[in-house]
Amino acid sequence: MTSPPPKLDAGELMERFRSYMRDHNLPLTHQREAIASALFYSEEHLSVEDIEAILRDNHVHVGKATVYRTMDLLVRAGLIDEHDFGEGFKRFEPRSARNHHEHLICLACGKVVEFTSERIERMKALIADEHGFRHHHHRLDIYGVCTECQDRSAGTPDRKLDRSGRGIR
Amino acid sequence: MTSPPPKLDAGELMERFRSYMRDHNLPLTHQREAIASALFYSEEHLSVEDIEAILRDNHVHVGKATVYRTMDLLVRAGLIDEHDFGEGFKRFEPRSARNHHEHLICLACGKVVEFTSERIERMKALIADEHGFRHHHHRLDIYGVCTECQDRSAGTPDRKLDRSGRGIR
DNA sequence: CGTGGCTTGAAACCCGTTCTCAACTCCGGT
DNA sequence: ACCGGAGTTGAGAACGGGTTTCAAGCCACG
Repeated sequence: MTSPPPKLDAGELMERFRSYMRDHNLPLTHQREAIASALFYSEEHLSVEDIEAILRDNHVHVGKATVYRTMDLLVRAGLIDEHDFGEGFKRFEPRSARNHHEHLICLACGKVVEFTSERIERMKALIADEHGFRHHHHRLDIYGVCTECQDRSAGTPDRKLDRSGRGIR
Repeated sequence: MTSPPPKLDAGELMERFRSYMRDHNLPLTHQREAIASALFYSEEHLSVEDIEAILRDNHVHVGKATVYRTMDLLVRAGLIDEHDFGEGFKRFEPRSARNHHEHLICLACGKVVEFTSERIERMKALIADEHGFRHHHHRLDIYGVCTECQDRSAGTPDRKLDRSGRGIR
């Protein structure tokens, strides 16, 4: 880690967020701006708890009801995506200009690697078609153990995988 | 519905269940047998509530704590699979002799269609490999609208999709 | 700057799931 | 058959993420 993180197109997302609010006659409150920027300027898959922590660190107090309500708003606005990695709660990530992507999730350390596959995109449509479904969206999550964790556990062989995948980031 | 449902290999699963209990020195209680058979003889993706209902209909009373504990047991025994379709609760299905399969989920009526794809099986391994992951398991769920529901809503166009997918069966 | 409608926050609530603990059951040994 | 003790059960309490409630507050348009 030598250079500051690239930050995707957070600024553009903020702009789109403000436009959306304006276009829908929704008040642009401080809370909403704080939550949106916390999300847009992060490259992680954030849980609501993570967001509350970021806001707390920035000395901004926002009630959790507001955080949840704003998540809802941002999802509807198409600015963030909601993910469920089976941890018992949701995670959110900014929807960048990038295409839809899938997730590779490390069961040991929780690292999430994103990838895309043109072939999968084509296949999902094909399969939906085959069964008469009008395709809406899909989710492909591959769970496994990343290189680092394989190496690390070489000494302590056969470390039991966390069944629930807790600790995912 | 003219013929009785095919019932997969429920009998065999029951046998495997009993062996597992024996081999692990775990008492084979009436409750556990009732829960296991409720699951094994069903072809649906059952929620805990569904299971409680089946048991109730059969005039077998089992506390919900026991149902949850037995689900855990059966998952660990590798006899059932756990699924999360994003409804806010888990569903379970017997792990038959069949291969791993994916799900097509109707957002309107909740119908779940299973399918397999050799190509996807190959691809998931390839992709995990590419990223240095040791593949453990994966999940591919495609959400859309089935033929029947497309037809049904032809009169009431653009009916909003249920965001949460509630009502999945 | 006033006013009306939308938003906010604290706390109550909801609901799926897990925990607690006293009573009970299974089952191998006798 | 019976005993004993480990393991299981069930009712209810507890837990935790998420949603609702409602009085108070803020935003933005005029």
